[in-house]
Amino acid sequence: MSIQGQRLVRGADVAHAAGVSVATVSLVLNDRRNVVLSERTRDRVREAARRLGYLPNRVAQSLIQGRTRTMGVVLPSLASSFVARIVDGIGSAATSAGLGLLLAHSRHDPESEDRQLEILLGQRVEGIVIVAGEGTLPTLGRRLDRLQQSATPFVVVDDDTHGHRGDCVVSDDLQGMDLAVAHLASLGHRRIAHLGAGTATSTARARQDGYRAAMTRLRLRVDRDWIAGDAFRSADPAASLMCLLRARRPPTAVVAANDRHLAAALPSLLAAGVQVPRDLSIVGYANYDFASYLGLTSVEQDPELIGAKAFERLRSRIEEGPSKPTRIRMPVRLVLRSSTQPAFLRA
Amino acid sequence: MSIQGQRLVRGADVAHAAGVSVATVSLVLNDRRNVVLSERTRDRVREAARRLGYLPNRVAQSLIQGRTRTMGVVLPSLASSFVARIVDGIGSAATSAGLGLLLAHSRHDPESEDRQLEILLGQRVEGIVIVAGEGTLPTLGRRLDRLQQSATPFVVVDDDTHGHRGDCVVSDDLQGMDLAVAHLASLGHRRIAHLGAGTATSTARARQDGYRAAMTRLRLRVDRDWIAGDAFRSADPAASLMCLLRARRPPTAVVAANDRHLAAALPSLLAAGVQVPRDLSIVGYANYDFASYLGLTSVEQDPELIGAKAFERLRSRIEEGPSKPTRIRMPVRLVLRSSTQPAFLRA
DNA sequence: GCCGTTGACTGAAACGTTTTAGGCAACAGA
DNA sequence: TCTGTTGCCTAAAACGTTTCAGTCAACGGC
Repeated sequence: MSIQGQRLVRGADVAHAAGVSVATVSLVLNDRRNVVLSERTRDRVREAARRLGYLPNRVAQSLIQGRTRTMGVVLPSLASSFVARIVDGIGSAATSAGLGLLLAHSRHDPESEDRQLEILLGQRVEGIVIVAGEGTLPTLGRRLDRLQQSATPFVVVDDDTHGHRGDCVVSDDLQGMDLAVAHLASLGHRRIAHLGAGTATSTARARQDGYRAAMTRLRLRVDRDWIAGDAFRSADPAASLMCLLRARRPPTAVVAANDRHLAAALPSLLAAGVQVPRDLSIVGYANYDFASYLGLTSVEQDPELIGAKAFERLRSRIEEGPSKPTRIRMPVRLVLRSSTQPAFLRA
Repeated sequence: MSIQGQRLVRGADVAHAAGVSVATVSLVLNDRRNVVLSERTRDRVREAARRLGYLPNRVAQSLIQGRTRTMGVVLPSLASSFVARIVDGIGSAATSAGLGLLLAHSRHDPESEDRQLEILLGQRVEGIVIVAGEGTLPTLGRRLDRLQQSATPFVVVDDDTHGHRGDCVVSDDLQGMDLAVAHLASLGHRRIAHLGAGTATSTARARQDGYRAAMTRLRLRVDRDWIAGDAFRSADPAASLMCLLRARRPPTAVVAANDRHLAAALPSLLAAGVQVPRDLSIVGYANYDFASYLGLTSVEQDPELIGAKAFERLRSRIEEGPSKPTRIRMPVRLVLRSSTQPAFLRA
């Protein structure tokens, strides 16, 4: 194998230099202690290897050993900091484990994601983490089919639609929504509405379910028109939010399924003369970077931990072989800021 | 090669099913048109391959062809959105080119980065993009030595300290600073100071140089105490900024080397009763997500494009072999927001 | 001097491809 | 019938490792 035409040092070169066979070189460098080798030979080989700058070819190793020590990650894009931080967690875990990480970028395109997946499978990665993306979600099923057909262990992150078919790691949206609603309720709010993020993703649906469950648990009534933006891919969060405020019994607080939606809706809120939190308490979700600058109370996930957990799950799945799929829900926490205040302080 | 103990389909299996030799399978599937094969045989092979779900083993392909069709990326962490977006650009380009991307995560640790680099080299990646990180910068040189010794093409991103030894892609900090200073000057500001980001990174130094150059070009005097935070890794941007305001001739505007530093310093500015932009116009650098929420005028880079460019450079370096290193500076643009106003409007 | 044992190393197969020289029919022309 | 020629396909080597059965010398015991 060569790079730039220049032939790289092979085991045979080291063997020649040390006056031994290639087998011996391999034995020495992999420190196989069960086979007897004299200290003198070991030293000679190590010295020759060092002198020649010998680095064993992992491609050949993979081929003969039947394992690549590499994991694959499929993702739509790294533009979202949530995804990037998940991959950060995966990468960090991979580094600790001494495993390689092969990235497959679908750019939100299902066809492209299929192709990238084939590359990963061709490369014989030992396991695959799929980070769900809205654009590629509808066809996720066929890729899982492909993975199961090829018997490659996988874990899906940030979507549990296919949780019955394989492992997945998601953040605990029910808990998150419960924290958010309970916080508002503890401030005396009773009329709490939900600004959803559509029903296209399992997270968006889970958050909506979580909102309902929390309201029920706290014995708070949910008006029919208190759930906004539940259309497929709610186009305009601002319009949805303004719609909420024109409800028959207008809410005094809103929990959103996503910081971004909320942030996008803020300007029109202010334009309509609605002051936060005086007239309306709001709670976001995801705790994006900008939430702290907006003073937005938000449910915080831990993407790095989600990634690390997914990696860990994948490793034990590889070790232990097929078994019942597990659905892992990672805990979240509520970060209090200035966008919420007691209901009795309202104007 | 097997995954989960289950033997995968090999070319030999397809050959057997189609009643031909392995050679023929390879010839058909790679569509070698220079060798004559009957249409009937081609169809039989393709059909058998499809039926058995045959996916050629890229590991074996790499070994025999002497090329892996894979690039490596070395980075400190994906927690920074700037780095994540650069990697996004690289990944997107790799996807287009049909190349694999192997990620090496150093977690800001030089030793770890060395180890990861060895993994990439062992894997025989065809080229490596190194995304510079402050923690691993001091020892970057020895890694470049290693790369040159192994004759692996590389490109360094976001640092040009070693620009004489190899290709690098950075954003044009001189231009960025010139834009920022010129904008303030056009608003009538004459006393413009610089909040630096230390001198540890070549970007921080370049921005400081850019500030000086711009001031000189516009024939504006720079007071000795107008450059703050130029100590190694300026610990406290807030203190540095307040220090600037206590200068003998206090500036009416500040250009920062980094949005983050500026954002971190804002609270103490407000606490001191300094209003932006009434008392002080400020310009940031990097245009982070939060800049728009702060209404911060900022110099915007294009990390995705930087990544794409680095990838492209690497590819042509691989094609064309060794030649003079090139230092690529990517253009930036100024995003105007509400943190700057004409000097004559000052209180 | 013969036999068994131990210690030190090696030969060769194997992994799954690609590549190229060449084999072998079939057929045409002499 | 012999001799090319053409069309189609294959055998075998090669890539750079790892692994294990096996070789070979030295040595000790009798």
